[in-house]
Amino acid sequence: MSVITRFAPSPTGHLHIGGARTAIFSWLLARQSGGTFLLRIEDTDTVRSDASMTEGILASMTWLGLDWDGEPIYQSQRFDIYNDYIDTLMATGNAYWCSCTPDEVEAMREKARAEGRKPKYDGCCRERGLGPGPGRVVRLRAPLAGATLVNDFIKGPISFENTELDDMVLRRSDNTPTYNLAVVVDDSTMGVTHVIRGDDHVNNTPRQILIYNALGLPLPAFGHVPMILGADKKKLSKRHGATAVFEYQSEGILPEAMLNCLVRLGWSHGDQELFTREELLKSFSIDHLGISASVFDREKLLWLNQHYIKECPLERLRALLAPFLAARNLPEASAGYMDGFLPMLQPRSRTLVELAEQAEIFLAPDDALPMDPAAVAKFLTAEVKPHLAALAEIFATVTPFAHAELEAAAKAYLETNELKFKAIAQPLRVALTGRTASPGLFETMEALGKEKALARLARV
RNA sequence: GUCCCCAUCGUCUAGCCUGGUCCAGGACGACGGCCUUUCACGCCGUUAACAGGGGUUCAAAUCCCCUUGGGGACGCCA
Repeated sequence: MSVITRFAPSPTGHLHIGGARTAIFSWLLARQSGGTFLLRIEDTDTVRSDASMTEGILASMTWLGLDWDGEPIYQSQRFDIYNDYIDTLMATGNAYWCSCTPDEVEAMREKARAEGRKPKYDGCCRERGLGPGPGRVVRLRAPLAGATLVNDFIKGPISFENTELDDMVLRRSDNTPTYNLAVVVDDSTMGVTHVIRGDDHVNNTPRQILIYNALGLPLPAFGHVPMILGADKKKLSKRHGATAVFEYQSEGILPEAMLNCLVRLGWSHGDQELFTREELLKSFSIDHLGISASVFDREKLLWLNQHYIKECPLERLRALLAPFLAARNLPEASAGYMDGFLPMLQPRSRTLVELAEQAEIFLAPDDALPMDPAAVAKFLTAEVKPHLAALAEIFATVTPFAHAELEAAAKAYLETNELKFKAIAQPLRVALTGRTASPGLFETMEALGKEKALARLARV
């Protein structure tokens, strides 16, 4: 039987790294076996749902390279289907109308809590034989005894006493279906074989199984992946810094780094740390999914990102970098010029933001190159300036204007003047780049080209 | 409060199912060194963990129980 998985985000927020990870696992499970990966937008809450969030979620999925089959399915367009199922449940005696108000139900919960029991609806309308009416909801007639077993393919078997579960609402008083009902109907009609979702849904699973049973529908396989926590081991939230995928994108993280980082959170393949998309599709197995929560480590993501930046082909890197250069108001340059300095910056950048920041050395107009005042004061001293001027004259005659030749010329000058390289290295660097840290001096000069390099030396 | 889940270096994890090969391996980080014109890269090394207590067993990180700690869920949200 072919595998069918789905990712079912609710458009009430951005795609978080936790959601992204479950999406990755679902995607891998489907794609590695030639199965189907579906996308469903859970927007039954018409008030909290926001279409622009859906767009953002789809954009983040696409950025990560998680392609889905067919068009996204919107629950908001399937209310008729859900209502048919609710009617069936009603007709078969598996559901009933309830006239209790939210306040009344809340009072029941309070009472139960006060008595040390699990807060839940007490089933008072179960046998009243009520019909439809304003303010009334439809509830599931859940079993009062026995247990419901969740055979989780990640966490193992989990058993719930049915007395812990209550008669959940299936249709709200405004006639819209609730989450649990919609999920069951959708997963069933979409033919989903493997439901992979966050740990926070384990408690919903027995409830959904009850609905499957009442409807006489076969169960899919359920697998719940552990949560991702912040550095303080608390549920990931805003105060932990970036939690949304798009934030990492704008920080200059490469999608392959994000994917690699997320997939290794809670899943492993021996000691392997780096995975190409192809390797993931080949190696991924639910057998090696972890069962305990993990803390998201920004440093490891940065390390991975640097790795992928180093490996990135120049043509793609130029494309990735373009928006970050634009954000710094740096002028565009030819591919040939860019390719002259990009390789030197790759091992020095953990993000595209850092890469753009360093590219300023090469892209800023010579008369607008930012000069670090402290560096200027420290290194461009009166004693050293004559030497820089003399070197500039020598460099002007060097052919070709390449790092080996430039270095040889500089060394010769130093020797005749009995100077140490250290004496002019930093001054030269500051004059050329405005900073104290940069790629190799002569490589930088070569990349800048004769005209720009000499123009910069002439400024000091 | 009630229910459910989890527990190996600071972090991600291997090992656990099928006890001995583990005085616990890898990676990130940190620290130190090499390289070196700066900053990086790279290379080498160091640091650091089986939560605690009981069992079972010749033998337990691995199996069982308890405790503690952590997380999640208890909505006419998803």
